[in-house]
Amino acid sequence: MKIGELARATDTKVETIRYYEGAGLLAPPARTDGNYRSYGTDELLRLSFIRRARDLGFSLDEVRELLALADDRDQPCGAVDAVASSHLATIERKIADLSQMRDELARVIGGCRLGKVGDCKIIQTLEPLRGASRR
Amino acid sequence: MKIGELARATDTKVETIRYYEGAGLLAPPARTDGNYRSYGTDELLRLSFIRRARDLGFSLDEVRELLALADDRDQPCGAVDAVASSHLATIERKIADLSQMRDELARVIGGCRLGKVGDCKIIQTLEPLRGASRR
DNA sequence: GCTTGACCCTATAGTTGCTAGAGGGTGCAT
DNA sequence: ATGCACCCTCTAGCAACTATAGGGTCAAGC
Repeated sequence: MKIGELARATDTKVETIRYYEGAGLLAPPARTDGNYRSYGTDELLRLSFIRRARDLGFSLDEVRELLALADDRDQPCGAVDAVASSHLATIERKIADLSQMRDELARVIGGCRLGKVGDCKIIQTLEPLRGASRR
Repeated sequence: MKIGELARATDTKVETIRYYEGAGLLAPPARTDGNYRSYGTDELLRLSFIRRARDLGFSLDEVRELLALADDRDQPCGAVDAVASSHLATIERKIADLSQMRDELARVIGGCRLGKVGDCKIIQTLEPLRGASRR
């Protein structure tokens, strides 16, 4: 399989595959006579794994860790669970942060579509000192 | 006010303030004889605005836009509302994406803390093809 | 046999929003 | 006069790609 086919098969850009190789997530593959990268099923599986983990929000470092763990199938599974659980906690923190932003922003929007910027609640919210001292 | 005082007053790092200047969010301030940046209340207000907007998750581009709108207080307020609403939509999309990740991840965690990696549900989830073809 | 076009190669720079470092100058107190 | 905290500019680094420049390869069509 050439890199373009692998890219289509995994919904990945060609440049990203080469980037993963440079980043040590994919081993340098065999080359054809014309110096083209040549991939087989193993690489397809490995890249699918990487993409799925990335879709779930794992960082490349975490993916590297998961790949190392997945490669050693006799290891106890607790280490994998630890990576995933810590990532889950990170995601939950992000959701909480964004929810707070959303609530603050929603509170401010929609009150002054017809007024002028000078009376705009959004702007006033962003200007705590000036907003508090005026009027 | 010297840059360090402004930094403490706005809970911003000195380097970040200089970065905002380079990025066009803060105008180049007056200088002292010794070539130190010298700030007044206007800059303090402007930087507070920027920090607050950043806290609410606005990008630097969006902050630039909001600053331009805030500077022209006779403009109708709809443009401000548009920036904020579109940002709110972005945040809500992110929350939805992260919630889906969280659900998928939570579904997979916790089932195999005692087993081996070869039987690990997390790893199997990440390896869709191999996971589906085994057993 | 030769050209066209799609594909591949390497190497480098750009993106966002900072942060950190090198290598120096300023200003005040002791 | 010397130590120290602070300031200056310039450059490089982070994540995780993406894009560009400037080439080489390969199969098909004329």
